Amino acid sequence: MARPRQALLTRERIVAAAGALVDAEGLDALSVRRLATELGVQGPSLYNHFPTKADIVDAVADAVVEQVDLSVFGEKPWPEALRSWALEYHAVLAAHPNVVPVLAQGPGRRPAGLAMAEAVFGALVDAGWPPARATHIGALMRYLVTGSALGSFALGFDIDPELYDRYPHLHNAPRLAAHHEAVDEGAFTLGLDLLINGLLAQFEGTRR
Amino acid sequence: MARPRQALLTRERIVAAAGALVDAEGLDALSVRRLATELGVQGPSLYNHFPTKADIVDAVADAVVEQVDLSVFGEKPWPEALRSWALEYHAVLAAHPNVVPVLAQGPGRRPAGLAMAEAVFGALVDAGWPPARATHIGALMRYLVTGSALGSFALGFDIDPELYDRYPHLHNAPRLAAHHEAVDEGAFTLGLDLLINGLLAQFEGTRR
DNA sequence: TGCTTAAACTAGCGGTGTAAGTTTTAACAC
DNA sequence: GTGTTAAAACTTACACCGCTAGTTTAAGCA
Repeated sequence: MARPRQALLTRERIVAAAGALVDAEGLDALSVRRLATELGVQGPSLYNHFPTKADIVDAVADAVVEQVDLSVFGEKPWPEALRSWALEYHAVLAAHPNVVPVLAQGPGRRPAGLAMAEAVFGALVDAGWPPARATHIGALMRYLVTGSALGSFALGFDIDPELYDRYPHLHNAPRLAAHHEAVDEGAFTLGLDLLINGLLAQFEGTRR
Repeated sequence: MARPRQALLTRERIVAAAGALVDAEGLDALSVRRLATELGVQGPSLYNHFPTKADIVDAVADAVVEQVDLSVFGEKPWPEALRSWALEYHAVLAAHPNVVPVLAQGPGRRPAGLAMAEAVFGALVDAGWPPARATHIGALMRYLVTGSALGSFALGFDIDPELYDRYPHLHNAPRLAAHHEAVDEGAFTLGLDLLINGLLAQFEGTRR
């Protein structure tokens, strides 16, 4: 085949297929040849649309971030906005856990990532937080959201019961896996509540 | 060469060289052949000492966790212990940022990782926290520590100034890189203080 | 109609993890 | 002492990886 009458590939089709593959089988399963096969094409053809594989991965990651609604920041006071944004971001990442390692590296040059940083940071500064403090808060939120999405805490323990003979307090660790969603969710919302309540107290303390 | 009179490799030597390589050049630079070359040996020889490459990486990760001192948990009340442990864990990871992606997957079967979980969880339960809540707190601490160590927030932004023409609030983002240590440190300690103070308030609230 | 560019192809380079089988040495049983 | 077994290095090889280079043909435009 040479150039086809109708292009077989578009950036959108490539990103969609790559995202599906990453969601289904993980980042390691995403190889150029494998992705190309899935698209009915030979490996190097993808390089007509993306300069490197890393750019494909970046596009997949940004497509995930794009799903996060940022309109709350214009509509609600900062504590509620921060809270509902964090919950939604968390939910989006929970639906696409395999891309989290990419997002944890920061926005880089990804448009949706930058737009999100702009919205969060802007809302905090506009609300009256000093820019340096707003930066800390933004960083902290990313730590919590990506840290919790990167790997389930509850699934991080091997389920071999014998392993825990020498760790008496952890004897129930293998059973964590059965409730991993509730455990991870509970830890995340605990952290979110503590952080936002604490920030609110700090904010009001400096105001009066 | 066949079998040498004195073994060229030991697990310790392999782990040390692998750790140095990962620290210096990152996880991706650790390949079996490269590591073997560094040890003056051919690639497959390593498989006489480790079943897979993943086991080498695990050993490197556990050696890092082993550096974290857990004795505070027997010596101080839980809030101070939690705080100083988190600070030290954070410092250790900051010294070995390239292994954090491995640790973020949880302890798995790694002895030092399990010993640390045992110490943290045990201290919380012994102090009177309900086990379910202690699990949440342990998870939360891992989220914060690994989330903050996984990728610098301040270094996560591209330093090309033109990129920020459309993100007015972020116009100082390229300058974050210059103070990234202070920014990341500030965000982490802010989060740690908020979490521990909040937990302390909760703890005392349920006691009286 | 002719030229340029786009989008597919094939071939191939240097790298990856690791399986298989070989050789020599060390350690141990008789 | 000698024979056997296991350990620890080796070489070879497989199937895969990201990516480059060069080729072919069709589309779009002057």
